[in-house]
Amino acid sequence: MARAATTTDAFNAIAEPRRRQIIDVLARGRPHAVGELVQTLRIPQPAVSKHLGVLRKVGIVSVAKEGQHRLYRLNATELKPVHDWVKTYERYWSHQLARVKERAERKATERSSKDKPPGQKKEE
Amino acid sequence: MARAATTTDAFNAIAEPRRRQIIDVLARGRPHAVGELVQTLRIPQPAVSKHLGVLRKVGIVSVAKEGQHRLYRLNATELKPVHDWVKTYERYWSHQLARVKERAERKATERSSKDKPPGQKKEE
DNA sequence: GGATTATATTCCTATATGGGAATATGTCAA
DNA sequence: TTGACATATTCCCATATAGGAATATAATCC
Repeated sequence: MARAATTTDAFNAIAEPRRRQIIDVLARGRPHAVGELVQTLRIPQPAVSKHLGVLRKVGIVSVAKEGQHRLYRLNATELKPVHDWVKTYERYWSHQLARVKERAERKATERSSKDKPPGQKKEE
Repeated sequence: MARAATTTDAFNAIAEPRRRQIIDVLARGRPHAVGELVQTLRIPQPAVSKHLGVLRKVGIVSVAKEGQHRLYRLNATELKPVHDWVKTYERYWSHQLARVKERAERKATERSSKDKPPGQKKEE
């Protein structure tokens, strides 16, 4: 298999920096037309349309026709799975204490992998 | 250009479900040898090694030699940028109020795009 | 030495990407 | 109708992927 499609899920969709930029712009304020995004982000129009297509397929944005414009609207809820997953690791950097513990553990690991005599198995 | 390399940053690295699995396993407990990950996740050994290679290149894991084993260790701090970015959108689903506001805004958008012209279509 | 175990690397392939350029579609207005 | 504008789509291409299979490297033990 090749790499999973960008439209597979939110994780793949937000891997692209420009798509995150688009999301960021849509987050502050009302829905935006494609042209507004083009102007704001200075990205060629076809590129913006394509990126919006990806985001729409994943459900991160939705469209509404307004005359000859298309208003793209953020549906941030689709980002929740990403947040849920990464939030688990918040403790690794949020507390000073955690960071100290981190370093201590690493030191211990490096030390043990240096000291240990040959032939050694870990749990499970 | 083609798609950005998986080793570009944390965003790209964690797009792969199996790499997230590896991270999850490394998170609960001490460093793991490759063989342990193979057994736990039931992923072929070469695949695990390759995924670990990506994670190491991005800095999400680090290695320590222990005899003929390599102990991989999580360095979760590298996930902070992801958390920082997605945390911005937490408000969209964490508070009931926010969700209500969301819906109201969407309705308004759809309405406005419905009122103006006769032409009307639903999202694809 | 040879055998065994643990891990990494190489070779292969199908597949999709993002960008650019050009073009198509769609919508308005006169 | 025509023309101007907004957006989407198509075509092309260089690039890298993830997986599988096979092999290479490395450490350990006999």
